[in-house]
Amino acid sequence: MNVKQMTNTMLKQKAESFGQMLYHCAKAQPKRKFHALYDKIYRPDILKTAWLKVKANKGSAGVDRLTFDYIQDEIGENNFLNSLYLKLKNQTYQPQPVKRVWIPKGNSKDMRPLGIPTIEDRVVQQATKMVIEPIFETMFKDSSYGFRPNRNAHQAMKAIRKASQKSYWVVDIDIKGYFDNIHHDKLMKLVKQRVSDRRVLKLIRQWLKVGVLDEKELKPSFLGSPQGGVISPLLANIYLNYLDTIWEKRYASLGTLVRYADDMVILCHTKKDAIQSIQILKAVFQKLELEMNLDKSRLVNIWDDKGGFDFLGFHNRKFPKRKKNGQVMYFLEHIPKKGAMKKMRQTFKDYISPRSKLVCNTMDLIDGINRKVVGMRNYYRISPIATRWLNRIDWYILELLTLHYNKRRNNKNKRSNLSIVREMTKYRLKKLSVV
DNA sequence: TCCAATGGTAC
RNA sequence: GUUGUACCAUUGGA
Repeated sequence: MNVKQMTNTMLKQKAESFGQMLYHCAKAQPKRKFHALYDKIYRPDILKTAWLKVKANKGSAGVDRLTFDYIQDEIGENNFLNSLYLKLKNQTYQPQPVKRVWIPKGNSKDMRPLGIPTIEDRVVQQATKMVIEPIFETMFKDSSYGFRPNRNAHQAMKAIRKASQKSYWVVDIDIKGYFDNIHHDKLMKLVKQRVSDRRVLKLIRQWLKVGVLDEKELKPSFLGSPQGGVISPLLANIYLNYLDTIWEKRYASLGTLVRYADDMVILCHTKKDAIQSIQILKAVFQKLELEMNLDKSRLVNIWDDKGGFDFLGFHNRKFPKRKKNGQVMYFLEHIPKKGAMKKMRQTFKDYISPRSKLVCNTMDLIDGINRKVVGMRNYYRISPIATRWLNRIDWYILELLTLHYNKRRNNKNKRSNLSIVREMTKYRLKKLSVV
């Protein structure tokens, strides 16, 4: 380990322990508003750690066209950070507009608008996040699982499983364009619950208001937080924490709320509770000026294996299970949802089918597939039942490989699926359905 | 135990 | 052309 790595590690630890200190302070004093946070943002340890974190993502440049390579080779990492340090200290830092990029959404033809801040802005946002996130973490509720440290989708699934044991009705709610419809003033009001430092509040307000540069035209932003902004996920959680708080305090008896960013379900015992839950949600959304996506929101009966609902990439449905005494019980199981199955198939098709792969080494090809297999298996292999569905993907991969082989060697003897199976075990092709 | 790079998922 | 947060996993390094 060299000196540079060591100092970076020490800075990281220092920044980390600062965050923990803030967390404990905020937890011990739940009503406290923090007024001296701005100066922490440009602390050398925080700023440098923020830079390293942003750099690790290897993202592209913002509107100023400054890339990581340019900053490191032409400007110099230290010069860049020093000038940013001075700008923050003298309060002359000004965020620049975000760059508009459209990317395809999931599997449909819809496009999703990204707002890419400049690298400099991303660093300052990261530093700010490191300072304010610990404070808000103390307020966030158990029902919230998305974008939060030490929490993941599998924990949300576990919560659903647990709640499903005494639930028969599930309300599945989707919010229309959540990030893009966050109300600035209402969000700032929620931030002010714990942060009273005006300079920090000003920074956040500026990031919300900078505007979007779309094809050389600057459009102001009155609504929403840029998808691509480093603190946007945190702000999104602060905004919907309003819902979590109200639910926990007043409506927890109606059902169990499980939220992952803007995707949420409520598991209720009776249909009456479920319907009432929808009414409550509607009222809360109205206060937050958010709109329910009626096409994607549903009320589902999960009393047996007939009804199910999609959540976090899984289709959730009760499956029958025969107990020792012959009695049949129903348990909630998670299987990859239709869209997820399609996406997995597409991923392997895109990887194996291109003509460029026809000349590539078999070991490398299999190695590339294996990496993807391990990653996917790792998310979707959640239960024995889920493996039945993953098995289909394994066969699809073999099908693609058979096609690939028969195309590659333009010889007469076309190979069968089974001979490929034998060959692939030789190359240690991994399977989604087997550990 | 910790670090970095790279693969996957959710949103 | 692809941003962001979080998590998980694998490999490698001490």
